[in-house]
Amino acid sequence: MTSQSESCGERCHAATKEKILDAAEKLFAMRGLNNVPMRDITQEAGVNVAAINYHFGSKDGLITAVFDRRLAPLNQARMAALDIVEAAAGKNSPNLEDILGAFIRPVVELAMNPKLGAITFTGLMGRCFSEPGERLNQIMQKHFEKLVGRFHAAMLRAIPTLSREEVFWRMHFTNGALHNSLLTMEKPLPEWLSNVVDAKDYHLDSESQVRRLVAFAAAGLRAPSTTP
Amino acid sequence: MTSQSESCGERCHAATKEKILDAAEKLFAMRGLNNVPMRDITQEAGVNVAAINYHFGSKDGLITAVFDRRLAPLNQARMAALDIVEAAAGKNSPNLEDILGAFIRPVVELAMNPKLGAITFTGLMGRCFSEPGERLNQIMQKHFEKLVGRFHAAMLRAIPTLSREEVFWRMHFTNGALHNSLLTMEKPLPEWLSNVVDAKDYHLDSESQVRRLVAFAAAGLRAPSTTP
DNA sequence: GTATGCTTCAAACGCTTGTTTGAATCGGGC
DNA sequence: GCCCGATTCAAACAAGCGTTTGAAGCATAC
Repeated sequence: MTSQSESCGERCHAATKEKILDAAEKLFAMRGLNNVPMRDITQEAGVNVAAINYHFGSKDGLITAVFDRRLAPLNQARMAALDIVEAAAGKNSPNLEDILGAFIRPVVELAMNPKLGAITFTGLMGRCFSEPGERLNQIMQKHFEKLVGRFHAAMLRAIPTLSREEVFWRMHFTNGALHNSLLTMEKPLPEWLSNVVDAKDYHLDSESQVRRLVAFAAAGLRAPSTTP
Repeated sequence: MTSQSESCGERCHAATKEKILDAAEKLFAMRGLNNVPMRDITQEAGVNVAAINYHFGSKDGLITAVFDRRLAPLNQARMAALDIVEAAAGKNSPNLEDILGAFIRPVVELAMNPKLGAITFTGLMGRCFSEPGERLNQIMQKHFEKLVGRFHAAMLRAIPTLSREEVFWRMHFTNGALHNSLLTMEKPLPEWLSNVVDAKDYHLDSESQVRRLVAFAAAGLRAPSTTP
């Protein structure tokens, strides 16, 4: 009861709040959610430790705010992209590649756009599927329920030979491929991979990455059913 | 200098050490590496807190031991499986599906075998690709360098139309799909997915899971090159 | 029995964590 | 000028962390 996050009307300072969000996003992405003390965040942001509890209530509140700030517009963009390809297809089903592009491109572009989430968001996004905890579960529910419902339906219509659960699993695999690449984008090439891939091929521009992911996922989704 | 892990020759008690390893593996898998206090581990194992530092030197030593115990035989089994399919193919390249089976089946079977790592290992395995930190990097280097080298070469030979880095990325995507499924195996179906998939289809037997993964990955790997 | 070396234990250590406190500071409205 | 709510700050708080300690247990060898 000591503080409310919406205490200042609309054009609040927002400087401190945003500085904290930026610093937290960066550190969470680099070191995971649970390896970042609040004192590191406030030091990176150049503010006092108590500012987090004042503006966000708790560290949990900050974590939620960090994810909300990115996931809400991101998944809105993905569904808007799906709207467009579905409208363009009229009453037919859109191309599978177009559906996958709507699913994948906004993520990769956000992840690689230094103006927006910057490269720091990649780790965050990947982490929200790998870190445990009830808090992240609620965040995921809020942001992903509608999204997976819509894309599952679209993919089911695009590949009518597959069953519901087969489409689900292949969408799940696609998501795994996507977020595994995001997790590695932020990091330098590990030495133990240098025999297999050159450094110049390890960090791609976003459009190449989208092309690779869409081609891989589309082929995987179109594979013959394994439950005949 | 107060303790050495190899202090007892060969047929040591091993009871305490193994109880700690089992408890740690279970808790690490459920809650991540950094959310598990040593006191929870020792309580689950029914031993004293100091036993961890006595037998493993530190919590870091315990983490390393937990991963080593599973990853060494696992990746040995994957390479042995690759040996078999390569020997069977003679001087030809093996089927891509057989290569992928050697890559995937031992993981899924270990993950789902309650006699071995039990279901608890799934989370661990997935987590070692998602949690940050230099320690896990070294563990990965030790256990995965040879493995990815061999499988990359085998896949490259099986799909000679693809470039080295294209094979690398598609192997990376495959790995993401595999470990994303592992991460979700341990957990119950989240409520926000219940509109998309039935609970009975969310937890499969290991052979069905392997079939799905191999079919998806093989099709994805055989997709036409995106860098012509 | 006694001595020896490995193992276990309860207790405490020093440190870091998230959070709270109460005073200081700021900025506009009268 | 003065006041008032919002914001910032240094300092302290209690709880939890990984680790260390020194004594107690417990086999085996003599």
